Amino acid sequence: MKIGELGDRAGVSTKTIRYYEGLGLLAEPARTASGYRVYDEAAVERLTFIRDAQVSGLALAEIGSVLELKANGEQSCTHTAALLERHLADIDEQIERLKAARVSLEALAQRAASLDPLACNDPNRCQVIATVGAS
Amino acid sequence: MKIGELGDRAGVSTKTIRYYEGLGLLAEPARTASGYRVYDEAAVERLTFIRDAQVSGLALAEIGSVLELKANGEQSCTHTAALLERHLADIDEQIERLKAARVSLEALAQRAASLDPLACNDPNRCQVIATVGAS
DNA sequence: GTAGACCTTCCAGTCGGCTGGAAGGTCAAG
DNA sequence: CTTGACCTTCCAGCCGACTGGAAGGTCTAC
Repeated sequence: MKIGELGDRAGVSTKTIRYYEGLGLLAEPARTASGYRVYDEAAVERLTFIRDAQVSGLALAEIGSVLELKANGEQSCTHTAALLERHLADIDEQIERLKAARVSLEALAQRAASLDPLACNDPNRCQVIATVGAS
Repeated sequence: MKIGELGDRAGVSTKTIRYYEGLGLLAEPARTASGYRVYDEAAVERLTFIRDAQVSGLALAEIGSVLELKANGEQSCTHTAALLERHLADIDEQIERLKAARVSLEALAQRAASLDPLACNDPNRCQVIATVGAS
């Protein structure tokens, strides 16, 4: 299949496929006599794997290292597992940070909601952000 | 105070302060005869508010719109509250997405951990990523 | 034979939030 | 009087993951 069909089947643009190829995530495919890229089913799977891994929050570079380890064959599982573990920890940290952000944002929002709307009439201050300087 | 002291007190670089000024988050400050920026206490508060809002996950552009509403004075609380509500929803969505990512990543990680390390000896495949095409 | 859909390469731009560095002016201390 | 810390402006670059567009080649259908 050609690049357009591969893109349709994996749900990415042709631009993205060439971009991945440039990054080394996809091997250089065979070409027709006229230079068109030609892919097989394995390319769909590989591209789908990349998308799946990406949805899991792995960066393209990380996905690349997983794929490279696979290509090299040595200690793949161990290294892959370590990478995934580390990334799991990252995600947990991100979730914690978002939860903390949520708390402080909610405090701001509640301050906003609990105010008497009429108190907003003063054109020179909004009490939600009353702590902000006048500059 | 001059820009360096403001930066120290608010915990940001002088570069960042000028950048914020360029974005319109900070008003153009007074200047000394020689052109140095001169700030008052209000600038520290405003800058601190910006950092706080940023920590809550608001983008600089959003913070700018909150500050602008304040400057305009009209319906500030309502709009501010709406912005914050919307952002709260965004954060919840992000948390949900991260949790989903965590689940799929954990599935990958468990697959990795539960494998017999000896099974990794085959130089041509790592079962963690066994679904990946051979290209 | 021509329209239009597809493909090629390459370079540049986007987003957000800065940061680096050049080239120069100012100010206080020793 | 000089050193060094501070300040000024402006322009360029970074990260990641694309995306847009120019300029051209190819293939298929009518």
